Amino acid sequence: MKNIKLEKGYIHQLKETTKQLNRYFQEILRQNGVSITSDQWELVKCIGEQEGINQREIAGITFKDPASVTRIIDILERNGAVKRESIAEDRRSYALYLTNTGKSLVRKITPLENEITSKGLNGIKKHDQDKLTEILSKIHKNMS
Amino acid sequence: MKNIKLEKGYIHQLKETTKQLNRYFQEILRQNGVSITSDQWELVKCIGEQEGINQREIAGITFKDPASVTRIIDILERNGAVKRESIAEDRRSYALYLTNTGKSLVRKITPLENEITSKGLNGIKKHDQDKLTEILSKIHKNMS
DNA sequence: TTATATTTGTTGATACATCAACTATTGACT
DNA sequence: AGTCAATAGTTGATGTATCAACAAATATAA
Repeated sequence: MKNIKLEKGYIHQLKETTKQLNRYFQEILRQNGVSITSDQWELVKCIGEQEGINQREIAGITFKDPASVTRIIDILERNGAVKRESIAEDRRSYALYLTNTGKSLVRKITPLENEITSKGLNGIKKHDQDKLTEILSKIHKNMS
Repeated sequence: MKNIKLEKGYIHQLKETTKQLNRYFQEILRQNGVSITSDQWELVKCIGEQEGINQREIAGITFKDPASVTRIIDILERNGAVKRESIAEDRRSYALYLTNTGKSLVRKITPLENEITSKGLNGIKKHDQDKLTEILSKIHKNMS
């Protein structure tokens, strides 16, 4: 009668919940005819909030490997959502911008994401939501 | 002065913490000269706890796609940690067992994993730990 | 200025996640 | 028995994670 999932430990549960969130996100996007992955969306959102940002900064914010950022930006650029622009001050890096396609993605996906985010918190009191972020932040710090 | 991470929302934070846990796990294994990924370890542990289990059951327990299980078992078998054994009752599936190599992996990694698990919970009260599993479980259910 | 170190980004190799298509086997139904 | 559906596992295609090696540009220091 016990919940097996709880006994497998919080690490497994964290992974499982994260996977479930990703799967749900993809499912909702598919239902709405949007074809983009959750990782690509992270970057689009990031660039939308801070136009001209470079890849190193994105890697920091999204907690992704620079190599992953390179390849995700490649795809987004190929699909016409993002563009790299050379910068005079530092010819090693690019300034990243959303195209109109990218901006319309933001308009389409943002409300869906908000729905998903609040659906996930359904039945969880504000106090517990704060507790969650607090605990996760401690775990993260413990692993640094 | 505010914590930017918290403002990015719990979903991003969940992903980030999960990634950090995986990175830390890999780091510890590397320091101890063990060469196995955290996903491979999940399966080894799973088989160790339930010898003769099949891939479908592992997929359920680990929340992995059957295709992923196939490939991870392929690697584990190639590396001599696991063996597939044909079964008479159902010729579609295999019974999975740990080899001696696999069992020694369990002996080596289990204490490391316990250390990591408790290190992650450092400074988090028992009550909050329970809160964490409770909240994660709610989020998971909300996405089903 | 020149030599050296650091930074930004890319590429290759390997592993995992997801989805779709597929095989082989078993189960269910008439 | 014979048909059809469901199940267990595999494979291919594409995307992401991680690590190492690398090029190009910039920063630092002698």
